[in-house]
Amino acid sequence: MARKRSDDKRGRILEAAVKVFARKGYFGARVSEIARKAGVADGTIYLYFRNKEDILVSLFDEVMAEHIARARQEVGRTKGAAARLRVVAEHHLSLFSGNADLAVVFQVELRQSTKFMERFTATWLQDYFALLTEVMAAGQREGALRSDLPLKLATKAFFGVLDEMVTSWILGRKDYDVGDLAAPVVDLFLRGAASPAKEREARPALRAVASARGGR
Amino acid sequence: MARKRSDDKRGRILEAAVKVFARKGYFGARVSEIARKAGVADGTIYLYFRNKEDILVSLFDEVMAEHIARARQEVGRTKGAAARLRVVAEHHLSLFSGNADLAVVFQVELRQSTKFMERFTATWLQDYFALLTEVMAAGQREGALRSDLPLKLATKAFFGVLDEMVTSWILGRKDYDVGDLAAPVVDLFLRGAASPAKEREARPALRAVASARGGR
Amino acid sequence: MARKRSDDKRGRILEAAVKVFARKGYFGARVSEIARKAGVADGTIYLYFRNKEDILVSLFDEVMAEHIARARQEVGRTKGAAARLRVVAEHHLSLFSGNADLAVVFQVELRQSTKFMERFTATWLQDYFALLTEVMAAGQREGALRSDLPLKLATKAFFGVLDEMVTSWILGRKDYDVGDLAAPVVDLFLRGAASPAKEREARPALRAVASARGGR
Amino acid sequence: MARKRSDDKRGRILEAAVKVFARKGYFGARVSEIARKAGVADGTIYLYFRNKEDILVSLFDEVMAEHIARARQEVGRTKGAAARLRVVAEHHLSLFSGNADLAVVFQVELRQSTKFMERFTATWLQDYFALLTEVMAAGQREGALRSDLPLKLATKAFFGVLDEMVTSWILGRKDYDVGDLAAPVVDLFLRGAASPAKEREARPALRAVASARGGR
DNA sequence: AATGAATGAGAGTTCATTCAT
DNA sequence: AATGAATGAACTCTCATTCAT
Repeated sequence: MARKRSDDKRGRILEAAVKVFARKGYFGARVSEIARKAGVADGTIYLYFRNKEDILVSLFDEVMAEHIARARQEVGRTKGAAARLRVVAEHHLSLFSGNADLAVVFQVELRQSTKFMERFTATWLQDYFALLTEVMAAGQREGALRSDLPLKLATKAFFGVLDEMVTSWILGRKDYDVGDLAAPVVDLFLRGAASPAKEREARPALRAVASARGGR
Repeated sequence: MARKRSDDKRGRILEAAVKVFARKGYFGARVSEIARKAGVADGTIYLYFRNKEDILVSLFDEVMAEHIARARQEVGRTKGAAARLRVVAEHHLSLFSGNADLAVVFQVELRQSTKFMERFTATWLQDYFALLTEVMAAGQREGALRSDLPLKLATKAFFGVLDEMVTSWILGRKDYDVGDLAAPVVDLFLRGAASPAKEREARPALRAVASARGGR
Repeated sequence: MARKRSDDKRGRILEAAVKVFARKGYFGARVSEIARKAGVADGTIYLYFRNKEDILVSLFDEVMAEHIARARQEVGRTKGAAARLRVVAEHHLSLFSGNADLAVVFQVELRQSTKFMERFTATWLQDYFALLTEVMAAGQREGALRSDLPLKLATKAFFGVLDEMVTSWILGRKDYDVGDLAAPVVDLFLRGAASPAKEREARPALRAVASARGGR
Repeated sequence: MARKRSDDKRGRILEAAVKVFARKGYFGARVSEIARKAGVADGTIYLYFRNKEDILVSLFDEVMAEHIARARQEVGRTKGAAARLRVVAEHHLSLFSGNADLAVVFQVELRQSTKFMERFTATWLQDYFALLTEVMAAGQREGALRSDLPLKLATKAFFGVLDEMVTSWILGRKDYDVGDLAAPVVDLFLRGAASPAKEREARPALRAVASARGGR
């Protein structure tokens, strides 16, 4: 809210950065190119951002803050685990479905280094996982989800599926709308791939995997 | 014959590179540091690799060639969709479970750029997806998997889950064995998260998502 | 306007380059040494020149452009082939007589490679030869020069003599002024070395050498 | 004569070097390329030459030793200044006329640096100049050459003309034989460019240029 | 607040030369 | 004598960042 003088130079820089990062990659992106695309002088970038990395990090923080807040809000207004998971999936996928450049930045460029990954994990991914875990735990309490569902594992799995859908989309021809995958993804997650037939080959009892409690 | 004195310099360089890439990141890694760690002169690197990027790409190609071949082989010896998916999951996870540095390189460094990602997709990921799709299609034919299972989507989902397990593991405290997650992951994938109870809230029919036919 | 602070950085870089190229040779010259001598940072060089080669080429282009223009101008103000040739010779020799470093660069460094030589030939040498040929053709028309003088050959010869005077001077002790050679050189070129005596040994008729029409 | 074991590796290396130096330039030439073209191992080069520079210098020394010896010999068998100058010119030009690669090496590559130039001046050029000066001094004594001919200047001039003919030829289309220029060059040198007419514009007395005694 | 000329550290890669075989 | 794998010094150029204006 601070520097909102003239015509939102900060916003223009972020927009330009998304484009340049998406096309050239973070390391390949030149600060001067971002400046040119944003219509400002090189030095001006440094009035709004500490350094090149701060542009990427800020971009991510701002998009995520809003995204999570909105997802959480709508989840709050929704009843039932299945519906709630659908809400999350729809939010997740639609965040990128209209903006391939942003998707590239989030799926590829932001994962440049363990440093970024760890920061990303420590900030919003943790929140995001907490939201998913809450939804699932509630689902268990209300009987919609299996009581023996390993929550941590299921949370990561759910995220992993959505993440792969986005990555797969940006690396492919993008001739479909990722947003449309929300329903089938949730359906698969809930019902599983196995045929519901009575007799199937030995279905091993779910070994409680206390191990997957691991961080991230 | 050729490289007489060399006691597998090439292998030593690759090993050193895994370590350095894992610790410093691809861009942060210095060729001279790899050379030092491998116990060779800087110039020697260039007798075995075209350039820095070629080290990363070769590393990936060689590990993957062997990995896929072995997975495919054991899948061939195994019967039943569930068992086969477990084989794939075990291979995938155990590839990294003993080698966190390799995991970092594959999960993080190799995804530096869309350029790498696209290469990776075009080469082995395509093969890997094909293997998974075959296994699932066979599973449908034998009645083990739902006949309305969207194969492309399920393939990506299965991969996405495994991929996230590895990423999550390397970014966390690594105080468990990722390899142990194979069984629970496959179980979740097959049975789904939903409670098998008769009455659950509206389970929407799986909308055939012809859209997810997209590339990658 | 533009480069505000610059007190002719470009000029200072060129001056420094002449010194460094003359002392170390083009390949032996270090860009950082030129920068140091010019009192600028290494990177600054690249604000004014595309690369190291561009420094050499620019140097040559700028000196030559002015040199040829001035020679052509004074030739235009002078009457008579002999006087005009003297003007050219004086210009040529005096260009270097006060500046041994520049002479070294032009006589030695600029001839590093056929690439430079060809460029040099294609640009100003062609102009220079044209000027000389014009002067001589006019000399023939006015009767001052032999009508059977092979113009192309004579042009090259005249240039060759001047060029050798400069080269010889820079490689020697430089204890005389090359500029003073203009008059005797032109005199030799005009009168020839042979004794004007009636009886000399067989003077073979000048075989028209259509062959020397060759390029350059 | 020393190492003449197997099949004249030394000669093959020199031949290969002429080609590579001519095509790539001295600095651009790779020792390994010379080795490859000569059909020997890289290391073998160093059994015959101290280093890369020594290849160039040896090449030049050997060609020159023979060239000068032969020119001097034939000059000894020839009578009259004009004929002798023609002998020298013919030798000079025919040395290169059949071998454009050698010409490039001698006219361009050997002039890489003042270091080479000075060595070249100190060794054979001095000899060559001495031969020319002797021929001209004898010509003066026998009355064929003007008694007021400045010998040093005339020597350099004669060399300069020949040198330019060769350079001009290699940089041009080479669609004529440089060797054919010997006669017209000598003719021009002897008779001069001026019309022999009685009345010409002021012919300034030749100012004795004691100064041009300078080295080289 | 904005500019953009100037900075200068930094690293991938080449290649002449060596020397164990 | 011959080899060629190994060496490692050396250098141009880029580009994030600064700061005088």
